[in-house]
Amino acid sequence: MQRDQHMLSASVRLTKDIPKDILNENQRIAIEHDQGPMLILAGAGSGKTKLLTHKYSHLINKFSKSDNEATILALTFSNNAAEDMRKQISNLLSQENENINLDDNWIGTFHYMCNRILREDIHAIGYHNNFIVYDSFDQSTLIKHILKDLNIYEALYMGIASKIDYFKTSMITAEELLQKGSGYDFDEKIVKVYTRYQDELKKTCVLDFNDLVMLTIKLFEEHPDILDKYRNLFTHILVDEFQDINFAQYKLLLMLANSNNNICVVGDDDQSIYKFKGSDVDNILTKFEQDFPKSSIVKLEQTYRCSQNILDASHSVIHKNINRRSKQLWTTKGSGEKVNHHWFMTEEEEARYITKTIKDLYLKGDYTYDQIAILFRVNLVSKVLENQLKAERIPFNVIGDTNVFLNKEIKDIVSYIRLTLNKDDNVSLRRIINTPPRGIGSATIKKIELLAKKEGISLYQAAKNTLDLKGISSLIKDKLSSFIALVDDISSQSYENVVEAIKYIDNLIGYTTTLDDEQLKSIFELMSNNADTKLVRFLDTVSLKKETDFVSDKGRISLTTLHNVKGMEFPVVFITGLEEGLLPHFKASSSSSELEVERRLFYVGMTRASDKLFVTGAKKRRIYAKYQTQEPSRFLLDMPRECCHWAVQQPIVIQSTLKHIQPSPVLVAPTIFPYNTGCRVRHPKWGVGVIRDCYGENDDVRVTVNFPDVGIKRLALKFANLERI
DNA sequence: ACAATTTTTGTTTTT
DNA sequence: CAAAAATTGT
Repeated sequence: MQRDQHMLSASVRLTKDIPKDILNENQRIAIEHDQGPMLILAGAGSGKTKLLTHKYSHLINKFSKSDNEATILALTFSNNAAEDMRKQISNLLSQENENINLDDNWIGTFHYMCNRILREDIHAIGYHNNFIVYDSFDQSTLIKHILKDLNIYEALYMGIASKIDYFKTSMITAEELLQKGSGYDFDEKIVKVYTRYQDELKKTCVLDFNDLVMLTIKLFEEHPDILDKYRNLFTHILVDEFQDINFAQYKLLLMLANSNNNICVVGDDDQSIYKFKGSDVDNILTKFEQDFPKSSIVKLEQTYRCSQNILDASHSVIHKNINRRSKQLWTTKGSGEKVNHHWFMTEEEEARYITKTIKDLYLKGDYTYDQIAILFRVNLVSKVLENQLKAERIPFNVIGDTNVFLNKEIKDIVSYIRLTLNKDDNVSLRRIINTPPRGIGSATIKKIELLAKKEGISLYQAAKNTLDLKGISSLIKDKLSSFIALVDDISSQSYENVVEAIKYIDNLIGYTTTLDDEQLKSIFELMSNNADTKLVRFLDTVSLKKETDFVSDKGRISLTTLHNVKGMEFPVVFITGLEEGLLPHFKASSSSSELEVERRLFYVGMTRASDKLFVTGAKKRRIYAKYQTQEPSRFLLDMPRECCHWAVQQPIVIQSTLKHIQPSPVLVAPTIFPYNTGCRVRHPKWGVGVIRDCYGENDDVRVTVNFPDVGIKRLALKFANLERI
């Protein structure tokens, strides 16, 4: 974001006409086009952000003089991107108009838009407008409970959750699954969980992320008048990162595009990297043109970022993908430096080399720390790097560490606040029913759950009814009834803002007295950030916005994943862990389309660099508990020698296993070692298990498998009849 | 009911 | 290896 600052300052000088001098021909065409559908294919570094913000303000300026002003729906991939866009647009606009406040302009993610629409009108399809939105953590909690209840091996929850997500983003309901039977690799258990999950959400008036989109579609389908309201409201639709839109989101777009079809989508198929969460590249490859046959297409192929060598290297990498639109990026920047490749014996050596190189660059005065980034496929790789950087006192920032869920204490408080609006929110109730401890233990909770299930009611209702049951000690009843009184009390109040609510609740439960200083601090921070926030607004923010710290990265190098680095730019970029199994990741190598995503990830990483690009890997790497021997990534083969500098201690000989993969131009999944630690298998007799260890060669490969029902078994692969699942 | 201890287990990316 | 779940002891 910081990197965009130079763009921003360039645009500040602009006056009302489109600044032709700082825009190229295609950018100008794309901006001035304001009637009918348009597809903009924007290559890496082609000035996409500039284009979008200028287009937005151009539309506003142009139509502000006519009698019907433009209302633009601008959809972004992340909240940060939306925030950025807001800022830049308001900068552009504020030269003409004073005090522009874009807070109410429809700039945000799909989820933001859907939530806003549903808060207004969801009652039309039988939900209360005070619905709660579950984030993925809450979702997991709920699914785990359902699994426990249905007696399904609980550790499967991750896979099941992603299956359910997949169905939902594909608009396949549980009922449809049941009817169609074995259509989509049918699994009875999953359908059962899906059905229960959906029932549970509905019953407790809760939506998950995908519901936000699905129910908006449902709302529009069942109430065309409401759809019309929005179709008429939005005179123009702009969609950023179009390559990472899923089926349901695309369907929603199709509905919203009004009769003028003033819909403009921007994206780059080569940067579609979110297949795992349902993104569908076909939207940008083919579907959009099919659905909007009249659409104009503009390609932005001039890149202002990468030097020629980096461009060439990245191009020949991405060129290997079959499923893509051809494009020829070009630059007027010189050939620049060659891409550096290094291969090390251990991950420590790799980290040491990177650290040393960074220090050199810094000491020479060529670059400041914030112009440098280290990228990796998986977070676990960053540990070694962090240690090394710490040792050398190089300041760094880890961007978007995935496991930074909200801290416990905040989650607890949020649960209380949710209950004030919706007593039936089971996940929240379960969370705080004994926090702080009030003597309601697992035995009691079990009884309540049993009753809730039997009568098909929420836990809150069940707890209430438990009071009338026989065979429950009066001591327990006292505790329960005071808990119910508590919930009733806090939910009967009407709070002006979040702080008031937290104060009132804490006064009753004395929660903060159980916290340590660190925790107290985070609560206070929460309160000071939300002094004037209304409850519903607050809860939406908590679930829809990730708490990415706005710590300024001034003077620090950035460590982040290839996914997270999308949209950023650095003069110096290191991409680490270029090893088979890591990039491409072994969990994402089972189909050619998955391999194409991995390749795109590498491409995205490469094209973040403007001056210097280093790609590194190491032979020995500790992955979780033990050391693994790594082989160089197949993607390295695709970087042409002439634009790279191969500083390799050991020649990169491509081992026999890789030869099998290379020959055909179509990517084939490696079949040599399909069994890795961590992968899931099915045994004819013992059912599903997880591979713990894998050793031996060729005909004599042995695996250690843990079957939950049977225990640990050692098997010879040749005879075991294992099926990978 | 709850704290302390031992066992198990997962390990990609995120709105 | 670390976090979560299960088991044990009080």
